[in-house]
Amino acid sequence: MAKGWVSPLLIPPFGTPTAILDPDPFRGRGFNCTSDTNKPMSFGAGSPSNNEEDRVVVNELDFFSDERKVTPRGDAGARFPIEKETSSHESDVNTGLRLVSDSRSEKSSDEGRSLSDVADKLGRNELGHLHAELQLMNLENRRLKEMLVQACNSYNALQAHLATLMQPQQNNLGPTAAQHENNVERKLLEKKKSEAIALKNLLDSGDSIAPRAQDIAGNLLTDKKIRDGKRSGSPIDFEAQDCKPNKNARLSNGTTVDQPSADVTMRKTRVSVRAISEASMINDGCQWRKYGQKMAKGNPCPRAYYRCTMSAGCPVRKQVQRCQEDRSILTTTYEGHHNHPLPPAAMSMASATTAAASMLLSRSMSSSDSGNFVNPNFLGRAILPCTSSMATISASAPFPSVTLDLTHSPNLQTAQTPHLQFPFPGQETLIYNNQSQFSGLQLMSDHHQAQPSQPVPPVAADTVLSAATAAIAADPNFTAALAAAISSIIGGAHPNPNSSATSLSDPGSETANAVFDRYEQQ
DNA sequence: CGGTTTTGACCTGCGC
DNA sequence: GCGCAGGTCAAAACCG
Repeated sequence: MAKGWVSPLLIPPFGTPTAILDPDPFRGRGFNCTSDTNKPMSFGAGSPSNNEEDRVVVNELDFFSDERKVTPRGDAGARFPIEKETSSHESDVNTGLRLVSDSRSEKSSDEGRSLSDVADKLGRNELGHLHAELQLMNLENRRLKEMLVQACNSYNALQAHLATLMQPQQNNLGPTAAQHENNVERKLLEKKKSEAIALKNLLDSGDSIAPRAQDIAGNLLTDKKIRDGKRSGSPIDFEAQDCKPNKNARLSNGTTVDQPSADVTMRKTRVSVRAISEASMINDGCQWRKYGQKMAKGNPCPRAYYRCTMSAGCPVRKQVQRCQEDRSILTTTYEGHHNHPLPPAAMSMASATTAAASMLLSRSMSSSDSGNFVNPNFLGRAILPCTSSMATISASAPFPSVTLDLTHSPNLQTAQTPHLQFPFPGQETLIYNNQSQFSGLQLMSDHHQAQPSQPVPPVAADTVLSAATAAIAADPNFTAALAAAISSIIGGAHPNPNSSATSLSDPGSETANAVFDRYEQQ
């Protein structure tokens, strides 16, 4: 019995690195930096002044630049590495400082000259520090990103290797074969664990921009914890025959085999897509075979069970059920990841659900780790870029789920400016305005504008769904950004001590804003 | 004839 | 232990 539902794609065990490690995390907003001492440093980017408050901040920067472990300032020559540099921006800042000090010089020209010199120096120092910090952090982010990509690749390679090892042996699994399989999996888990530990150690070695990556490394370790622990009092077993997610399924020799952690944890997650459709099933690009139908309690509409038939032994399944309140709404829930290449059409849906599932898992695991899980019935909602879409994240028992809701009456007239909304306290509307990624929706938009009185026919609604899903997923940057944004919002509900230094009241919104700000600029 | 759908039986987990 | 509900199996029916 499949007890968890995952997005239908080969899913790395952690979120997309590009979403988490931002090459330029401070663009477009205030510069927040946290030292190991948890003491904040806040700057209005590029707007230094010489008032008393800012002077204090500048002094803090000087102070912490020596204390922080983040920024290696080993050589003496790098103490103020950019002090000698000149740029138009710097000149402007210095000019501004001089203007202010000039006004003061009305009282005393000597004093004014002195103030001007001090402000001039402070401005240069500050800019130099900021620039140096940014460069170093960018380098560091790049390094961490590469490490994560490497870990992802390593994981995928191992997973593929395990799959190939399992496949030919599944039909004739004797005791020896089962032992071999156990050994392979054990090695896989050990390697993954050592990777995670290495990564975590490296990150622990002293970085202030590392908490995100530490989260990921922590997730890898949590992965192992979950795997080692008992779920519902019994190990997670897989039927060797076709990798069926049957709990307590046994190998032919009666032994049980632990599923690799990624599968176990991902199976804990469901990714649902709600869409308006008259068809019995939305076209997600995959081939499915119905293997069961059941009347669910409280819903007169039967629930259909489908299995992916694009590859023998593909463990991906999905449930399709109509909404009781509105029969035109079709809810499709995905589980598992494909063990075969997907056609482009299927990649769209798969990518979207993958991002959602990865995001959810990444956050839920790190949250549960800290024992500080957010509201178990409601983690967050986000309106997806197709304007009418909403992602509902729920951690309610027995497993967390992500619902991509594409059913809200599409206001296609506004589809040309799709945006994201985060209905949280202190929420901010985030504009996603990459029109090239929404060509399908815009076609529908044009159609709708041309015939505003005509409702979108059911078939067109499916097209909208496909276009929306494709638009969401076609751009890996956006799915990554979505994952990071929602993840950051969820993270905002249980503040990390290290992030308490942020200068914004809502760290989640701030980070999400930055993520999408950045995405917009790409 | 091979693949898919239908449908009743079966299995499992969970709550009482 | 029992009943319920969700999920899966597998034989029969169906279809192209």
